[in-house]
Amino acid sequence: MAQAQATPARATRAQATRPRNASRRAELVGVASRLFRERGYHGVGMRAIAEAADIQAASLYHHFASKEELLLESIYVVDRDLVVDQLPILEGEGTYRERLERLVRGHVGHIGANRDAWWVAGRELRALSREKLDEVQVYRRRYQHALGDFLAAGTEAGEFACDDPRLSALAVLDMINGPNEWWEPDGRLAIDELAARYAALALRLVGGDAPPRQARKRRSSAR
Amino acid sequence: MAQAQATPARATRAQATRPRNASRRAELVGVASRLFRERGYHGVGMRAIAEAADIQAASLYHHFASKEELLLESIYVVDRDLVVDQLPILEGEGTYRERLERLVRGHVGHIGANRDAWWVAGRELRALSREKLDEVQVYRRRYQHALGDFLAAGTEAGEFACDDPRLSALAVLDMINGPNEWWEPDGRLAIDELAARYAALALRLVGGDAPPRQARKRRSSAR
DNA sequence: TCTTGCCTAACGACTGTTAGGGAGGCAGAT
DNA sequence: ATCTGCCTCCCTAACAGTCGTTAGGCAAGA
Repeated sequence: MAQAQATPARATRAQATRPRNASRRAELVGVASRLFRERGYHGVGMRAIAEAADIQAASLYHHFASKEELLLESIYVVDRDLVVDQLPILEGEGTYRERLERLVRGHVGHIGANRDAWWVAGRELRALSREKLDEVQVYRRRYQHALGDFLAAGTEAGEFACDDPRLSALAVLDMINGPNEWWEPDGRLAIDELAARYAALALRLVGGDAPPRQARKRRSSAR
Repeated sequence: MAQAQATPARATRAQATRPRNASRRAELVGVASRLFRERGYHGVGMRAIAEAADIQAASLYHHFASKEELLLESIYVVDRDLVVDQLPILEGEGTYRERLERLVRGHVGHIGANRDAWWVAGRELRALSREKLDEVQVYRRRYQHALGDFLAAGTEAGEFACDDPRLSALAVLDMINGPNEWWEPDGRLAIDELAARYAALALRLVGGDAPPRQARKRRSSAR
């Protein structure tokens, strides 16, 4: 691929990095996400993105400093925004079971609502520079650790039964990330339906599906 | 990307397609898998693959008709060989629980043993032509359907408790494919350990984790 | 003599990116 | 009310390099 030599045009770059027309930017990110999804980051050129946006390739550099920035913006839609939306659920109101169910529903719903970005975030991370990669992975790890802590606390409280909460967190995330690989809007299940069912399955996975069986550990709460 | 115009050199292509030196071929596929994993299919050029194999780019065409064939061979290691190895387990000896456990262990173990190929198969399918893509997806669907049928039969037999065996098959596969995204050889868990734990979690997921709780449906077999 | 496995050289197309300019709109000065 | 200067958003043209692939040849072994 071509070079990105350190130019004296620092001013130009700084301006392009600072959002100019925000809605136009979001529009272009959406177009790029779709193409990255269809053909992969390296499989799509700036000229192809530009053509899909009915613009010239060079004009993209008015909004974004580089192709990588276009990718990063796509990925933020998933990794940054998901954590911001979801973490409050774990610290919010309700029983551990209720909160886990809300988390899973929100997670699967987010996949359904941001399909292109999820696809891209799932397989194009390696195209990011180390610096940006680290930034994105901090969000991921925060989400993962928060879920691990939550499952540990829920087990402590007798609502779940996880031998190894950290591993259970990975297993739950592996499962609920799965629909990103196969779910399609015109498939057998609507996304809300799928989210509800996966929530129930996630409860099973962490030993929190109490109703049909009795609790594994002594608990004080009724029912 | 460059063209693949219909050439009159059909003979050359046919010869390259028929395996020549099988072990050399496998070696080159291994090198290609590794690079595809690290940088993505479109992120790696034939010259880079050649250099890693200590060869000239043009020489690769002595063994493979095209770059796509190199990718296809990488993917076969997963999608074709996995199905061939694993399907007999489902039709083999043992209780449903035992067979599911063997399947999960084999699946996770296969990921650990073929990391590069799994990574590539997980995210570079779109680079295949429709024709080859369909071929690969037939294997995937066969695996998925076989697991769905198996879970339905196991539920019928009272060993599992799946409301929707097809969906449970997807959930189990989503979970056990997960380690492909994050497992590393020098991590906290050895692959065999992880395989054993994920097998136990998969049993939970399908309602087949009898020992700590009593069976949900009437069964005759002891314990 | 034929095959295998590699080589050098070249093709045309495409890569990310930059330089530089032009049209239109808006703010402030005259 | 008009002019001036700046900012936004887009353009054309070009750069140096890389892409997948093919043609043609050469040395070693059967």
